[in-house]
Amino acid sequence: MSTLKPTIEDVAQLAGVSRATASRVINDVPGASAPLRERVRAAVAELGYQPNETARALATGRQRAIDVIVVTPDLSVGWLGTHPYVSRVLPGVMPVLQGVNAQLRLHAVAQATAADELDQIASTTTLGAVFAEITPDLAAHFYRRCRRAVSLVRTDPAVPGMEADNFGGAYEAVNRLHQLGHRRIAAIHGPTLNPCAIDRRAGYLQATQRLGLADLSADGNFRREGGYDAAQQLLERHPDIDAMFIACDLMAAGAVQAITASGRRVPDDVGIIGFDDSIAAVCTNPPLTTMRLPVEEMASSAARLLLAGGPLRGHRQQFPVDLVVRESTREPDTGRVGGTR
Amino acid sequence: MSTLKPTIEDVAQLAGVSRATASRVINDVPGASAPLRERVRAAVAELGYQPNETARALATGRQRAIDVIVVTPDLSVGWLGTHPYVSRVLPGVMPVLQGVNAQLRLHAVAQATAADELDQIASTTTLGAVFAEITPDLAAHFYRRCRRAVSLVRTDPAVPGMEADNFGGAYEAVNRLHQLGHRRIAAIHGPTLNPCAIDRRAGYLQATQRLGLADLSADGNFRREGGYDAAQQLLERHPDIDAMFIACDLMAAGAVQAITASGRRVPDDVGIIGFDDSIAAVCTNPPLTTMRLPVEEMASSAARLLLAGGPLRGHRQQFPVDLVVRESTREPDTGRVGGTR
DNA sequence: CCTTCGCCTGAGAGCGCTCTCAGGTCTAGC
DNA sequence: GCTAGACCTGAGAGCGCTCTCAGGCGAAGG
Repeated sequence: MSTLKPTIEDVAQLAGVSRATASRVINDVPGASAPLRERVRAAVAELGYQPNETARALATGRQRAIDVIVVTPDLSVGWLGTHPYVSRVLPGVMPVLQGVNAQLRLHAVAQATAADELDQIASTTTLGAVFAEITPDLAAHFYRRCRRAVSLVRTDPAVPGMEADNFGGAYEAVNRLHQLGHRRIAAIHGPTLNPCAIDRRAGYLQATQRLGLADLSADGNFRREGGYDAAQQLLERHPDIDAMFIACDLMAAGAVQAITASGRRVPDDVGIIGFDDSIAAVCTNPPLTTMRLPVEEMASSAARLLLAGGPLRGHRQQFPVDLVVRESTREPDTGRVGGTR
Repeated sequence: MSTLKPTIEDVAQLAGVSRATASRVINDVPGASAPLRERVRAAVAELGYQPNETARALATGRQRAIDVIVVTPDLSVGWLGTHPYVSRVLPGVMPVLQGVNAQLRLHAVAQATAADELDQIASTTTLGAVFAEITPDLAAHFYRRCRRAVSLVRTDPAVPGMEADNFGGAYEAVNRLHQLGHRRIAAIHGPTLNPCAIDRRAGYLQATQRLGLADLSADGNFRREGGYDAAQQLLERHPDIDAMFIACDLMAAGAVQAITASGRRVPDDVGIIGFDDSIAAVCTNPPLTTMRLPVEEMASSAARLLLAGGPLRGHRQQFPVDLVVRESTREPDTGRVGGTR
């Protein structure tokens, strides 16, 4: 060894074994006796040895990397990093990869060409893939292909997943609005194919039904403009709406603008609960009461799972969706009657 | 060759030369005659050869990568990806790196330990570094150390940079507000050490001075909360303020909230111009008129420059900062008189 | 006591590319 | 005609690690 970074050769020499044996214990594969294992481990510790990931990649023919996959209906690359939801996945994954010398690859693939592109990714992925946004069939296809994938959105039951309780979150939001005295509770939903959007829609539907409220639904697209347009239409069609459950904060931001533009006030005339607790939630005026999706935690859990390297089959973890109260809903117990203006 | 990806050996064989010669022409280094160059190029094209970056990295001892560096006063990792400004740098750099098999490394380093960490990065960087946020002295130090760095913020004159006209943008914003009839134009500035913030502050100061307006400045921190607090204080101290120039949209979002909370309306009572044109700008209510910083373009230009591999010395490119009119400023020529509420 | 089998172990051959260095060719100068 | 020098070219030695394969050794079985 020298002043340079120690190599496996140095470790082997210090431990008095061959490179092959050192490699075996470092990679934790069978084929080395206990005493030698001990000696090699000691040598690794003494030298502070860290495997050269590049050499490893060359020898094995693959790069250690986690592929983050986002399937979008319409592909616009510049958009990804600024997207309030997707941009939270990256900060979740990144810290997990720090120091383990694995890289993060971000793939934005268009729905239209997704099948081919996913095949391509599946054939090159090593640690595995994290689905930030995908449809169930695509996810199942990918998983069948390479067995190393974790979804952050609900997909096929066979695919391992980190699941947030979108249904429950939506249900709770509507309930909360009801408790606050609202009776004409509208909803702006997400894209019809998006699993998260589907669950949130179902939660809204079930809650309104159980509470005996009317279904005042409109479709949005998880974008601000969509929220604006949907809110505007909703208000025109049902002027007596006194609250809205909106399936993502970005749309909620648009909705707040539309509501205000119509001369109504938030939360006095129309109470609002958003979803996600993204950066958009605190930028609106007033700031949004919203259902917090623990995206960063979900993403880092997924990354850790992939990094551990174990079998993924059937792995499924639940994450809560909690209410974050800000100012787009009136205070409870005030007895105020809204919606009359 | 086979059905596998062609290697340099395949290219060499097809061209009838040695691997060394093939390598020379592929890497465009002198030491190969024109006819051989031609033959190798043809072979590369025919085979669709693409160098294996991993092998290259192992042989040369370095990874092709661009290091994106963010120096922050207080380090909070989860924050980076959701930061409206920083999160736009990544989407700018990423597409440039697609297909060239180079990776992107993101470093968030705390101001306190920056010197050491930057030394570390400087010693391992290959393509070079992009400074998303840094102080001039640190930038100069890094640049002296490795000559491969491009800053997205104004730094030491010696450091190559992609410069946005922060001063001019701020100047123009104040001018615009003045044209719209505002006379009590306050400002919420960014951190005192941040070069962008310094320039924007200077632009405001020069404009107010030239227009004969009072300097109504408050300090913020480029965060929403800071904007809220600063606006609140400003309004208390100078109740007659009729407009605000705010050094970033995130603070502006907070300011809008504070202004509304004080019973004033935007833009009728207080006109607002923000800075950045980040996601926050469209989420506020009303949406912000703001000065657009072309962050993505600046970042991709920086990445392309680094990727080209040429000398950087003295490279300096100017980017315009343009006004984006939304609804936080009143319409021109209406003759309305604001500020009375 | 000899053979068979199983388990360790290490030598060595790559992975695909870079880069040094020795040798070869060609031109110019004496 | 001979030699020095400039310029090409290719053989081959790594970069650090993985992984196959053959050999060695000891225990169990005949």
